[in-house]
Amino acid sequence: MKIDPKSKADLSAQIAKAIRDSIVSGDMDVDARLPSEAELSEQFDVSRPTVREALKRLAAQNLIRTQRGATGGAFVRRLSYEEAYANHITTSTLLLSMNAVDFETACEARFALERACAPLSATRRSPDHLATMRAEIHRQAQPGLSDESFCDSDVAFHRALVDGADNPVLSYQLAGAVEAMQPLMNMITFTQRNREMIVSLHTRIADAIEAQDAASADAALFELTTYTLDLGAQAMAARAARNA
Amino acid sequence: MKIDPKSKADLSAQIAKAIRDSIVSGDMDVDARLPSEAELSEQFDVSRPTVREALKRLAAQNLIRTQRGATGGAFVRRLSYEEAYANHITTSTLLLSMNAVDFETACEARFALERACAPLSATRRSPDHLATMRAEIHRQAQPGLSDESFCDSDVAFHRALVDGADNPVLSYQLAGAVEAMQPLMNMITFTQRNREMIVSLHTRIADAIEAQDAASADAALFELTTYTLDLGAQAMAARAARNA
DNA sequence: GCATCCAAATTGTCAGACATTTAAACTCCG
DNA sequence: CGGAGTTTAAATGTCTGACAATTTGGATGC
Repeated sequence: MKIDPKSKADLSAQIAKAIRDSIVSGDMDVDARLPSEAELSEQFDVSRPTVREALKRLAAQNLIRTQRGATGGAFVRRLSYEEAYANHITTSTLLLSMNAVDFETACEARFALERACAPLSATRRSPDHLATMRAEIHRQAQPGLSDESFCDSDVAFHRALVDGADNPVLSYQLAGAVEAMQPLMNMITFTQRNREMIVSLHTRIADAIEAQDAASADAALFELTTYTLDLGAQAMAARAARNA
Repeated sequence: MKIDPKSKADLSAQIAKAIRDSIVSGDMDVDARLPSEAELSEQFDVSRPTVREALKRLAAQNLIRTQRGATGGAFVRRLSYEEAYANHITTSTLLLSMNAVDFETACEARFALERACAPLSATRRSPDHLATMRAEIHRQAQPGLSDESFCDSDVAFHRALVDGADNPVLSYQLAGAVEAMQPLMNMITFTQRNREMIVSLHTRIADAIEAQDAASADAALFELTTYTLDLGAQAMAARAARNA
């Protein structure tokens, strides 16, 4: 584990990279302890603050955790699905907002992926997932619900659908697509008629999933895709008219 | 932008969170300059090293970039797709390796997502994507190719298929699933007959995409899924036998 | 007007110190 | 002998102050 003395990059970045490589490559097992900051600063021949900056970089990527005290130190961290989810969602959301992805593209991606999950979900959905879907549908039908809460519930519904496939890898990859769409969806004002339409489509999806009828689920999801794209287009048009 | 003096967490983590929130929430535009380290250390009433640790955390997440010199400082960074890709792939790979995801689960997720892209790819694929797919097929047919190179080429082929959908959001989400599978695939030894079978399926997929025939592409992908799962099961069985 | 030099601002790095936390080793008493 | 409390040592967390390196922009001189 060495760094290039000729490199012009920050020492802390180089050191972070060296350690990261040895973690990612599998040289260090989960829960293995890194050398102490003092030892690392000797190894790399830099000061302790520099080592600390490197370690903080790794901590920011959830690669290590630190522990104070006598038997403390920095330990290789097992990346949990929960943390990875959260990061993935944040990154996806930022990516969409900073790169001005249009509603259509995001929507297409999201529903394409979701339709990939639906057949699996139809086969494997647990009573829990079904119950969540029904509960969210019920919530969406409540009068007086704010647009934002409606979107929250929408995400929760689709999340249950995805999780129903009972494949953590799928859930992880989907989380980004489903949740990152929310800020875009939040820009839409949902009229009563919109909501009724969406609730009815959600109900059809839930029914199909309950009946383990993949084809019907897919058909309903397709309709929902089209409808959502329509709503988005309308919202964009209204916004454009306002700004004109 | 304030921190909670009662919190027990590291100051640098709290400060990083405060700044991150103000970036993610959109309070700070891309390329906006953060206060200098000296100013931040005054604002938060901490020392400069502590502020620096916070900034390094943000740099590790690609949220800021720093620049030395008179007009230097830390600037909000536009998260590029390329960087996000790279991070997503690293994270996905780690997630799979650290959590001992079985081949079946990863394989199922990957192909489910890929089949979601195929119809779009069939509609939109450019000559470039087709050329890449053909080139990789050709490479895969070369005798004497190492198993690892074969897998590399496999990933490149599927990547071209996904990119053919011409939806950056989809490509981004898929990158994790496709590339993170590679280490698992690398554990498989491909016999000549395996390769011939895979090449023939790849050819069928490429043909279908070229002919813009989504149904055939889907059918071929489905066969490839089944076949890959088979190979994986055989590899696992062989491994188990060796260890017994 | 142009090239050169210098000053100022800012990040990068270092050294050393002290504070805080934690677990293990030790001590002392019952 | 054992348990409870105490001490000690190791480690991270934080601070102070300093200097180095880099970059910009203005001052200077021609």
